[in-house]
Amino acid sequence: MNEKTKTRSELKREAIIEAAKSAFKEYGVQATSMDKLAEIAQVSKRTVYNHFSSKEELVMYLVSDLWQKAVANVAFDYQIDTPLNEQLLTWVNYEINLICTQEYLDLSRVAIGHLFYNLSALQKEMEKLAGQTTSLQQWLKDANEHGQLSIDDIEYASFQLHSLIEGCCFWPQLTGCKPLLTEQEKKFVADETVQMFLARYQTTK
Amino acid sequence: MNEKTKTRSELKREAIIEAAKSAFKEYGVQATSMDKLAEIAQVSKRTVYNHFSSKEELVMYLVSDLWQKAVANVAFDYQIDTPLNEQLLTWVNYEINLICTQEYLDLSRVAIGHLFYNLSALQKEMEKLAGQTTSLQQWLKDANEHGQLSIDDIEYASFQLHSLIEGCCFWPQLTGCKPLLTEQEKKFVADETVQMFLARYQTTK
DNA sequence: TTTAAATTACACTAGGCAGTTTACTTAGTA
DNA sequence: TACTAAGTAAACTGCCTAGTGTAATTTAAA
Repeated sequence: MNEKTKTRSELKREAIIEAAKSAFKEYGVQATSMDKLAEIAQVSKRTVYNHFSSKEELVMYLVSDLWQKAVANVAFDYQIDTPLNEQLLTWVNYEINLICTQEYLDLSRVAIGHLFYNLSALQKEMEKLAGQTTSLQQWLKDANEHGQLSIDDIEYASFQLHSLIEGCCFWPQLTGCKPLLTEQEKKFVADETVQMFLARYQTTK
Repeated sequence: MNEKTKTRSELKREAIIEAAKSAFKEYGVQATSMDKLAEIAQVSKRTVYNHFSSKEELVMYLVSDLWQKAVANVAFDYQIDTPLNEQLLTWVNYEINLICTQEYLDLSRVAIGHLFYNLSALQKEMEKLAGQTTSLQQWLKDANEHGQLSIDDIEYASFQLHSLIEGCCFWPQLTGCKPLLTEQEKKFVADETVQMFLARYQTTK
């Protein structure tokens, strides 16, 4: 049992983190008081403050940590012997499946809701996320150099790809206007996205 | 002088609305107290409450009214004798110029920031906005019927177009990650958007 | 069994905010 | 000029929240 090795302090800390996660998701940061949080975590308020010196520290710990986890980078390398649309579809599917998660959406909502009037902090977090773009950009570059794509502005093209995906799978859900995509809808979006992108940039042999 | 005809009461009301607009934009709804607002408007707090029975009423008045104003619908009709890319570019430019306004962004930030944890209200406001999609959809339909475009799912295609634009001109700016686009950048985005869209859907004669 | 660190309950500080009440003043109008 | 509708200042209610101080209790380990 790994559980047994945890000290009481560690267990309490985890309870606090779990409670914060679920409460922030459900009510938002603003509407979750530290008293309420302590109650949910079954822990005294003083203990919360022993682990996190302020509410802000707790929030930022969660946002940074969880967002980072959610976006663990995957390798995505250009393969000369696999059809282009197949490779791209793989990437798009991966991206959709990441973004179309209740977990990811909830978290983004917490972060954005909280950081909306602290734009510099929001900006910093977003930049961390932007880092993961590179593996796609490298792929585009490689495909470009092999003459399979014809892209002038790789950064912009990768942005377009993200826009096509996020415009369907992220922003509408984030603002609560649409429900999570079904598997069927995901497939549709993935196919259409790849088709549009390649229609624009694939070279005609 | 139109000003002279305004009663004192009307002048006060306008002062309140102006103050609310600017304060909400600058600090957000949450961080603007009614005391502060009254002070900015140079009006007693009681007067604020005489005009708007609650803070919420004031907020919703502004959000509805101003957002509505910002999105006054324009006619956009299919013309058989004008090149397709030119027509589409006109629409895209119009859309970009609407969305890329400080006014529109500020307002959206107020609305979204305020309504983030009141998703059903946010949803309602967003739906009002969605109404204006129709003129684009009608255009797509007409172009489709004239055999100039080949679109199966018109609603989705119009969504893609919006995504391509908003992914560049709205969301990054809303979250404070990027500055407003320059005229040059707007032009670039408009051209690229039209090109990608037509690469996907324009029929090859 | 002793010890030290962590946890707890709970009272408390200090401040913020929405909205109300009251007694008084101003401005336009009949 | 007198009346009335509106505005004003300032104190006040009632509620909520972040964060602290402390004395007593629990826990785990030496």
